[in-house]
Amino acid sequence: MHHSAESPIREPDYGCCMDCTGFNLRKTMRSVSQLYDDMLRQAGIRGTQFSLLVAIRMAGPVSVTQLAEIAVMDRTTLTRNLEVLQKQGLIRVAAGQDRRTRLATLSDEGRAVLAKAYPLWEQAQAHIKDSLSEERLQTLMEGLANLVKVTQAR
Amino acid sequence: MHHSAESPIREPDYGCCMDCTGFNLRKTMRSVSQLYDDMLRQAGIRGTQFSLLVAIRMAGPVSVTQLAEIAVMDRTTLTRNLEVLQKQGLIRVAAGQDRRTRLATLSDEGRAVLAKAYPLWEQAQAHIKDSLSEERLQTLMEGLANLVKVTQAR
DNA sequence: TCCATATATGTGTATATACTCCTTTTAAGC
DNA sequence: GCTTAAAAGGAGTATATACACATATATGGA
Repeated sequence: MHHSAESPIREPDYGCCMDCTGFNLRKTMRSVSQLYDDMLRQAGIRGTQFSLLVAIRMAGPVSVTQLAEIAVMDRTTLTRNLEVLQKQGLIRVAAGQDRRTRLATLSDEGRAVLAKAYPLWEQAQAHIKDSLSEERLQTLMEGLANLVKVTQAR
Repeated sequence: MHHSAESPIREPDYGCCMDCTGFNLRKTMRSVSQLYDDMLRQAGIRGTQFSLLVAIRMAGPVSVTQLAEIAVMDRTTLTRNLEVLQKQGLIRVAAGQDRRTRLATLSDEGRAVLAKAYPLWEQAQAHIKDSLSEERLQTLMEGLANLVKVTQAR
């Protein structure tokens, strides 16, 4: 007998997709980023920009490619992000000895904004630390580092 | 005596900023998202779109606000993301009984693309599962859920 | 020296993200 | 029923992200 139950288009059970590591990471990233952004708004910068300013402050005059490796960030993404910081006068970008490279450093204003932003960042970070236990947060950070490792090495 | 060592502008040690939860989440998210995006490219969609298609498939006809809550996503972000899916013909959006609402459902093509994408997603997910231990991944997911909780409840 | 290749970076384009402000529609008092 | 507040959603603008492609400079071998 020929009826519709034959060769049904059996779709998978998509329920397990809610465990998707990527989905959960994006979700969490959005939620957590907003906490930092809210705190840092008072300093006129966002979390992304804060992290970049810190990285530039610590890595001294640093090339785009080097900075991209530090931040595990696509190089072209970084180019656009640096444009914004430069337009805001927070960093300076100049050609290096190797004239292919462009080296980023903080401007005086960048240093000042970073100094103003730091205690605000501390508050956001403390909120996280106080809400989770120190140990759990540590475990979490290690887990994230592992994820980066296994997704970079491919 | 008046010398420059008096009232120095003592900048903080920014080293601890490398432990920033937001920074590490963004970093990890970028790296992991690229794994899923690479796998899903064969189906013509990205990880973000896959997750949305799954959510719409499961939540049936669902309003923008409802979907935004499910995905822990800003409502206006979701509007833009749905526009893309609609333009690609993967979903349909129609007004509900309450004419303020707009309800999203998968189109036939959306269902087909999702079915094609599912095994690709499974591969990416399996890569993560096999690289970390099942237990570690579970702990990590719980940690992420906790982070969402403490950053949403403010 | 000159050329092939590798390296460093930028551009065009598209998606993802979210804040602020605005419009439409419903629901709640009265 | 009318008015007003609440709810749902979109638009303008700006930043964040990354892939494919193009450009400029350096380097190494013939």
